[in-house]
Amino acid sequence: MNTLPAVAQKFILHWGEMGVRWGINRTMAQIHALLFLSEEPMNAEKICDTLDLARSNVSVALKDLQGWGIVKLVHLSGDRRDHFESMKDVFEMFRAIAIERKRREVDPTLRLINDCLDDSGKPKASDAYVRERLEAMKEFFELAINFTSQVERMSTPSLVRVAKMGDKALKLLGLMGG
Amino acid sequence: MNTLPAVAQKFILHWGEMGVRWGINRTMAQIHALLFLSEEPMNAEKICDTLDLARSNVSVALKDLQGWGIVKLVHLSGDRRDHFESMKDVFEMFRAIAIERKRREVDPTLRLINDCLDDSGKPKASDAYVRERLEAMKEFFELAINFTSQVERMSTPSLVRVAKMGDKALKLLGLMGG
DNA sequence: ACATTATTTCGTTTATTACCGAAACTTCCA
DNA sequence: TGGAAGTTTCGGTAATAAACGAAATAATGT
Repeated sequence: MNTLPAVAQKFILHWGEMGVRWGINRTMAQIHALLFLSEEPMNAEKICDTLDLARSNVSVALKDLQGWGIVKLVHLSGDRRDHFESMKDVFEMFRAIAIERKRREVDPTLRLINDCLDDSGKPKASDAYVRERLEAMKEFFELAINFTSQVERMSTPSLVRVAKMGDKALKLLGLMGG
Repeated sequence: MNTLPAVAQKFILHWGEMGVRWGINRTMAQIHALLFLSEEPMNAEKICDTLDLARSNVSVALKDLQGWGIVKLVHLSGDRRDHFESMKDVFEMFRAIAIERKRREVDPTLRLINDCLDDSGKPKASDAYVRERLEAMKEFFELAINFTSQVERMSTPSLVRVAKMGDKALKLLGLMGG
């Protein structure tokens, strides 16, 4: 850890704490930060040494990070060991995170709501209000899922362009879609 | 809990588990679900009884939920006790959540990055790559924050219209912004 | 095929967070 | 101003999740 530039150290440490608050653990976040800041791919052993973590812990975290699609396994010629590198394009990276979060948080929620609605085969009068609320929530999630699946299909540069337009884009659309 | 309709029970229970996965705790999520499904505002005591939770726990969770801006304190005439109701418009609700998440997750991250960049008063050559990466990340967060602050200013109905347009909207803008 | 090196799995320990219940504090009305 | 009703704070306990290290498994080259 103290082999690293001071800025890198600071970032990795804090990114780790951020990670805890975001529901990914400290180890994952630290490793991700390290790889993001590293010019070269690193092997697991090196990561252990640098961050002073148990080998097993690193192994699990690396798998997890690959599951999120933001860290990739690469092979360096002449080296038998697996090496890992972080996605470097920040926009692509957060896009991957967003996609994965949707998959893990949003999709299961829609499934749950549908489940609840299907369940009451014989809707009693007392359920009316509850069902109405759940229907409203279902509508929202369906719209959100549909919208994001469209966004996923777009190229990152296009999205960046839209984002850079800021409210100009949205105002225009807000007026059009009537 | 078993005084509730079966659908409501199921939803509250599962919403609680979802809450755990999203970084808000079970109690908060359950209370939110209950209030969301409840036609009338409820007082803390009633919530305790219904969900079988400690009074103190409910008290803290209610404060938290108010902090998220998705539960509001209301007073019923002729009753001295505080009552609570959930925001009922689902779009407004998730908008509030998004705004709050930005405030808690995104804003501090930008601060952290700026902090790291400022910190290295005398940028050594070895820092060059690290600084470049952090700059890239900073650019992303600034764009994201700017974009969302524009979105916050728009009315919910306008946003819904845009969302309903789906990729039509984005394609159009993708072609325009060049 | 075997020895060597890399990786993963698993049970245990440690750290974190949620939750409870009692006590302290506030507010409102008689 | 006292006391009843309501709310919050706080210390301790229970539940959950993270991290370790040893042992098992898999892969590579000779």
